[in-house]
Amino acid sequence: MTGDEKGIPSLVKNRRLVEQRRSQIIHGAFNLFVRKGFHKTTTREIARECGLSIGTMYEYIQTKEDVLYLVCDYIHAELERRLREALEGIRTGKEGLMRAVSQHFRLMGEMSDYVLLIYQETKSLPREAKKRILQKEEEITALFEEVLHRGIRDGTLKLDASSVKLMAHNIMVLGQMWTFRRWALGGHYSLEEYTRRQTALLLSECTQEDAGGE
Amino acid sequence: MTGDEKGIPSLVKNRRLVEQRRSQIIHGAFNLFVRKGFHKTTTREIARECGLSIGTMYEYIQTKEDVLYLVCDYIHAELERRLREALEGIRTGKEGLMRAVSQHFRLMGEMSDYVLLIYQETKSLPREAKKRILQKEEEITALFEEVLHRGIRDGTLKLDASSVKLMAHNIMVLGQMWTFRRWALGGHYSLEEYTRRQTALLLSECTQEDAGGE
Amino acid sequence: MTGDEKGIPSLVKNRRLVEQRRSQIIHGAFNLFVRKGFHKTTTREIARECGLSIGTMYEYIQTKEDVLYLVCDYIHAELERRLREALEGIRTGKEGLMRAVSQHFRLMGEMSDYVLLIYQETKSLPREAKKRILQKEEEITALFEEVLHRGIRDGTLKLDASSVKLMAHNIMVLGQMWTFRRWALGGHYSLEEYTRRQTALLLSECTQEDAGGE
Amino acid sequence: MTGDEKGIPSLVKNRRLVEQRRSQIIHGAFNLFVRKGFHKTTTREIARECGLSIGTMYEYIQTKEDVLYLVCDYIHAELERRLREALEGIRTGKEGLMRAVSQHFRLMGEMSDYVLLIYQETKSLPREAKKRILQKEEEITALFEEVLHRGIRDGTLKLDASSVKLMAHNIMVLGQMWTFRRWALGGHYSLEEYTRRQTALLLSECTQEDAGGE
DNA sequence: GATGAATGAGAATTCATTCAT
DNA sequence: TATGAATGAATTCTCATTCAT
Repeated sequence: MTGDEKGIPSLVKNRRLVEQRRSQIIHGAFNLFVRKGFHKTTTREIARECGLSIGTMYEYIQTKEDVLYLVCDYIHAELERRLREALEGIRTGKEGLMRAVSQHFRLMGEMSDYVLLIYQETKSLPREAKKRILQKEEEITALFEEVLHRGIRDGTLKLDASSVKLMAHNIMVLGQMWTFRRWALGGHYSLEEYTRRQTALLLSECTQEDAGGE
Repeated sequence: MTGDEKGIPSLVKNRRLVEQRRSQIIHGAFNLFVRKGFHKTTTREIARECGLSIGTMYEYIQTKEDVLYLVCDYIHAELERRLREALEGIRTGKEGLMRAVSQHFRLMGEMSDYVLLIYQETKSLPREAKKRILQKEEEITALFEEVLHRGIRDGTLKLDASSVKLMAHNIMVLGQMWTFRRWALGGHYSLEEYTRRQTALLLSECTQEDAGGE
Repeated sequence: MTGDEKGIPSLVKNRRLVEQRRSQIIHGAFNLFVRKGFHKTTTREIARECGLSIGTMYEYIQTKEDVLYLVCDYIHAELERRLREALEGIRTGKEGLMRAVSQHFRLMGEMSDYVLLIYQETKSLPREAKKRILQKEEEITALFEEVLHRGIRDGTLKLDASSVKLMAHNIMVLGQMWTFRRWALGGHYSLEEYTRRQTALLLSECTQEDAGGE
Repeated sequence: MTGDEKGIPSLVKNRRLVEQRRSQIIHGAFNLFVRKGFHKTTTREIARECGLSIGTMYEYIQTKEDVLYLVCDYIHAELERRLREALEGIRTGKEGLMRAVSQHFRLMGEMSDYVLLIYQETKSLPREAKKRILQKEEEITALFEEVLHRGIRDGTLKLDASSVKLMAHNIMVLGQMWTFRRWALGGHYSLEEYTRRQTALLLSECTQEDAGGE
């Protein structure tokens, strides 16, 4: 075992190659997992889908769970990257919050299937990998916490400090909710409408004098 | 095939027996699914856990997925039953809402593992069964819709009709959120505190003049 | 897991059946192991050879190594049984020694392949199983020790007590030697001649006044 | 394919290099085979252990079995070389026998693991290679035969000619016995004591008037 | 109705060997 | 010569389901 990108050991040394092949694996597995779920997808299917022989694929991972981890990690990285993008150059906490929430809901609409995947399959990861994924989720949530704190500091948001963490999680969940309740909500609200309403709800909570206080 | 309780055919005619055995199966499978997940639980384990022989168990179900369905259905039925209990004898919509939300959060705390199970394993159900489970979820959500409508009608709640469905789903999800974010929230808020804060948030949304309007 | 005959757990309860099926497995594996060695024999071949489906075979064992253990154990049990037979009704230590040695060499001739199997494949057993096999080997060797001690006590054999264990092992090995040196010895000595000469050597060592002394 | 040292073809021409690399391979494989056995050692492990890339290693061998052969051959060559050393400058057959036996037992003590390796893994060699190894074994045995014959001729040993071959094999086996019965003997006799006793036994057989006769 | 032995398709993973660079 | 990425046949073991008793 030589390489060890992202905590997943690889038999192949060449870093470039590892990255490239893993990208193939991630994108191949991606679709399959979304379509059939992790358990009903076989390693051979993944290999075929990503254009590698089964043997070659196993040069870049150790177990099928590794693939799941790579996929989940990729989704999270993508979400985080794009969320951070939205936060570049903000001037006030409130502006940041609005941009972040807006982007978050957009991402949940775009990456609906992938987020759902994380919800449903994370539990299949080995303990350590699961921990890392949950930590990543917390890091993303922390982006909202930061922006909320900033708004409190610069006076553009009214929120008790003790509510910040909960509010951040609420933002995360009310966004993700679209991915796992689309079957029910989709018939009644468009994504745009859904976003507008939920955003209003969330913002009103962060701008009221007494919001979330004890 | 003779019996057909709850859409799951059974080889056994005696209704009483079917119900009793299925109850055994549900409770045995329950714990196993929570502990190990659906896929990692074997039918043999289920049979052993519920004190039936594998052959006998298969007299009362047709496939392993049937067991999952029975379990999910049982959880839902339990949730619905206890939520309805809380709504008995209410006088106003607002009172109903408060009681229902309170009970909902209590249930999410008590049945945390089971709700999580539904979130994670529903996708493993065959199409038809999945539909039925989602429908049940919608029925439960509808309890909140009803109470919200009642409150609007009797003037105890201020909410735009177009927001009712969304609000009902929000209540559901902010309650369930405890089950799948406990790993992050548990360290910062007790279930009581969590309930109080989220309830406040939800109620404030249903009592403001302009809440959720277009 | 229910049955646990001989330390190898079985999924099948019926003891009779377990014994019968395992006998099938032993005899099927036997020939294959002798012909091709343990590693080059596949589990499917074993199953086919013993007339069971692969699934059924695995109801009676847990791993391929279990089969090896069962085979080795069976060979040893057979060897011990037949060696004990030869010792029934002996009157003196010397008589016992002569009968035992004679029988031992006969057995090595008859069961040549099986003894060789134990020599070559024991190392493939998991630690615990290996220990049990070596212990059995020591028990068999102890049969010779006993008879030597008896001869010393009744005066029919002359041997220092400190030499008994070594002599017993020598008897074992000079017998087994036929199984793993037949390729060289076979061309020059018949089994009968081999037996006669080695027996003479061994007996002379146990009947000389000064034999093996310090 | 160009080189063909020791019957194992190599893609590399340079003899020096072939010898050097093969020496690396032998010593790397050596330890691994002893520790884990031939089958459980992978070619990758061998390559890593001997500091060659897998590709390079395969320039000097053709199959994994070749490595086993090289190792076995090396052990045998070493054994033979050191046994011949002990025989240099002997004056009588008896002196030769005593020196050879002494050296043989010393070697069995020192190279215990390697001898055991030959015992256990030779069967995994392809037919031809196995033959060559057995032939080598016979050649080493022949060293004892020669010395025995010499002793008969010069009158220092008393032994029937028909017993010479058997006696030579007995010497070999009673020495090797230490390698495969150490688990049982080691607790009761030190190597020195073992050697002394077995040597006494063997010598007594070669110096008695009637030893091994018909 | 109850039992549990039988089944075999299917799954993940390994590893000796090759060959383009 | 040296390298190491690629290959895929082969292997062990599992497990949902059936069916004779």
